[in-house]
Amino acid sequence: LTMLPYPSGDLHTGHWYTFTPSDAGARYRRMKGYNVFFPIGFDAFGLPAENAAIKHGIHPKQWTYANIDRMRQQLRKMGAMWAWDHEAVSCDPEYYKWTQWFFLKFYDAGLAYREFSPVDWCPSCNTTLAREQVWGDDRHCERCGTPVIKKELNQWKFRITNYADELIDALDTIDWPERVKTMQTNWIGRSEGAEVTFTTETTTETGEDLVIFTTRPDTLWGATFMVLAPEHPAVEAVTSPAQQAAVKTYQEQAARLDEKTRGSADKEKSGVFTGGYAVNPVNGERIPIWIADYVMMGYGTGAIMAVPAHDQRDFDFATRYGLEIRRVITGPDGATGPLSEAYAGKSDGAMINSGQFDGTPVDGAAKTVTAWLEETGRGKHAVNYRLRDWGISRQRMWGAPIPMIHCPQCGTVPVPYEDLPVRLPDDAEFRPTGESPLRYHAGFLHVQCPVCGGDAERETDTMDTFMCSSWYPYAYISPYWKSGETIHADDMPWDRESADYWLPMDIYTGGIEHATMHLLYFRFFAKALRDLGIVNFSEPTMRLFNQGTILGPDGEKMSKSRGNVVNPDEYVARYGADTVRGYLMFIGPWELGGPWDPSAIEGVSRFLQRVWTVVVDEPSDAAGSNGKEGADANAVRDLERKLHQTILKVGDDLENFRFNTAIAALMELNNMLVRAKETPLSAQPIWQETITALVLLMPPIFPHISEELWHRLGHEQSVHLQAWPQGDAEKAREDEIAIVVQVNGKVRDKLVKAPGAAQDVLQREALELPNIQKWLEGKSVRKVIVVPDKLVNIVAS
RNA sequence: GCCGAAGUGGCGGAACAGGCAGACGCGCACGACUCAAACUCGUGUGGGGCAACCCUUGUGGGUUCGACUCCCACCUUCGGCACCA
Repeated sequence: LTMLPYPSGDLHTGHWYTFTPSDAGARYRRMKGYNVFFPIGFDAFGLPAENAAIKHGIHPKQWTYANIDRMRQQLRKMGAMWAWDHEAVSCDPEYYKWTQWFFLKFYDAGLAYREFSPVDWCPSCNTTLAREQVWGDDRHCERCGTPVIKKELNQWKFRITNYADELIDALDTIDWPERVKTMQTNWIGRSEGAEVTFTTETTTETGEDLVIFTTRPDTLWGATFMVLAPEHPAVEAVTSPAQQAAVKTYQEQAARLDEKTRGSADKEKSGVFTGGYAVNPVNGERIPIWIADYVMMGYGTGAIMAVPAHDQRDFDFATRYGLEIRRVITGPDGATGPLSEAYAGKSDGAMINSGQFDGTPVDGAAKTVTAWLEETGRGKHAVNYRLRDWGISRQRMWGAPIPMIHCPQCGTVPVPYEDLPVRLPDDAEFRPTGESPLRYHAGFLHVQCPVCGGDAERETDTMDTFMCSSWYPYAYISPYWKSGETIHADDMPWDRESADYWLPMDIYTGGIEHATMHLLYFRFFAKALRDLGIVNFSEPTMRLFNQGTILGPDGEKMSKSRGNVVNPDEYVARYGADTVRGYLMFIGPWELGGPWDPSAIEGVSRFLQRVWTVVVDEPSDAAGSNGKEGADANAVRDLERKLHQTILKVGDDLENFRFNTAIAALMELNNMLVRAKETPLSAQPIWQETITALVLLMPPIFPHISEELWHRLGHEQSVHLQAWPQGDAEKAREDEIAIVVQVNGKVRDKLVKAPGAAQDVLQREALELPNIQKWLEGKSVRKVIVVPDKLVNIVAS
């Protein structure tokens, strides 16, 4: 499977680069005898449709379906083997009926919840964005580039964090590119450490307990102050009357600052003293409590102990405000030098100034201290994640409605499964107002509460489109399952028997840009469905392959503004789809991408022309008249060998998506045939055998020309239904090998031998070569290395 | 700053369980065909040298009989993350 396209309305070179190699892989596997399911569909909800609709004044639905029609036509030009009869379109009510069904299942299972929380908001698109949709240092909207702002909204979220550990650990069980695994691991951002409870000295009788999170409990004795996030709920309680005004001013200032300023590491740290003090539970020390915006409420507990001697940020802060800096860990050589990585951990130093822990080696100290914290009730082992729960609410109309109802009597209640789908009205206002457009559609908004029957309102937010794309591969198996039927909570969302047969999928291809978005949600979804008993696997795809990006001829990303967009249709018209397919696969490794070179496509075009000539044109009389007896046995053997080498090489390359070298191998074989055509070889049986095999090696990459050639060779059935040729390793083997003879590592001569020559024979013959003798003159042989079938290296001095 | 990937002819790229660096293609040069051009076909094409030979896979070290390939340090480029405690 290849990640499904968004129906933007125009098929560009990138689509060709994404889909045609994937098709070649599918076609190859079909010829190898596998039962191959290669479906396609459209990820049809989303912002671009609304943006275009607003711009052109037409309904997103109209725009989207027109684009899908157009793209289907364009996609067909690629000549891919898609199972069009299993196509699924995510904006179809019979599709999103199930998207909503999944939402309800998640809600029932406690995986979906609603929370009032700050969200990233794009003021231009007038919608919330997922964290993954906010890009760059300036935190801009992935779609329109406008810097995002913070807004407090009631949001539906999925508890993806429940699966944080499994999402990391299960990466070991799947064959995915290492870089994607790394990106996901970093994105989830698991940190292990401890939560430690500090008590406060305040005007209140009992004092406030403040819990901090640290990854370095072994540095607890070095804490010289504490920092709370400005919005930490305990700030008010710990602030002394004298500091109240200053604290309030700082809080207001921090609240006004946007994420960009607040989140930038190079900004000079600022903060203010609360006037309150906390007691360090490990040594009873009284340390001042500050608030500072370099501590975020959203991570850990929103409170830290500051250890300036061993943390750069705390060090910067302490330096600015003149706070104490005290070392509790020595360096590798026992020295207590200035702040440096030697003291940051993983050194072979030891703890100092830390009471009974003095002398504990730094390596493992965090564990030792944590155990002691737990024993003595001072703290506990804790894990924190960078990953947040997945916010799926969107204040947009072109998405699957969230199937919930807000009733003044009963609260928030789910739409009964039997009432699905909650349909999008076709006549809704689509111009964004900042509130969900569906709020202004009376017919949609007003509904009877399914519990009490009273007047209620529908949820008017729609779902993030990543929700739709988290289950689409399963939808392909039996698209629009139970279309038009009433569905229930205990239904299966697809045909179970077929799903058991096809799932999980074997190979998934697509761009790396989805590493921490779609590919993470997709994995989460599979695990959630497993726990709901809907699927019996934990990972949606065993193998992932990320293709690279095709660039403009100038080596830059293709964009209209740069004027470097290559229109594939033009090239298809001029050279044909096969040439374009082949050229894209020939550029280089698929995972690398690269610039489109308008002159290089000629090479593939010429290759196909020559294949045509070799297969279709009759050899000249001169070749034929030499007769069968004229053919040299060595020449026959050479061609046979090359043929079998090519079969094995091309098969191996296609198996591993190495299309560039597969094409190079086909070119080599064809070049040999071009040279042989005007020789007696072309009257030999091996000739027919070879051109037949050549035609059978081409369909995955060149589906059209190979079909035509196959028929010209006199066959009736489609070439695509033929079996992949059998490569014979015996026949592919070289009869003679040029064994390199080196003197002191430099090639000086060669020995031509049959494979498997004995080491002592090789050594003797190598030493006897006149050329070698010349190089050995005046030297004595100290050592001879013989690598069978490869080389002889004579070490002499 | 941290994490990841990658640096090979004029260009895209081959070859890495360590064993002839530059497969295949583009481009270029010369030749054939043509009145001429394009197409097509043939030959050549990493650099230096008349030559024997010498040099060459980002830079500098190392391991090895032997390194594009392994190890260490650095440089450059491209991705991702970034005050995450």
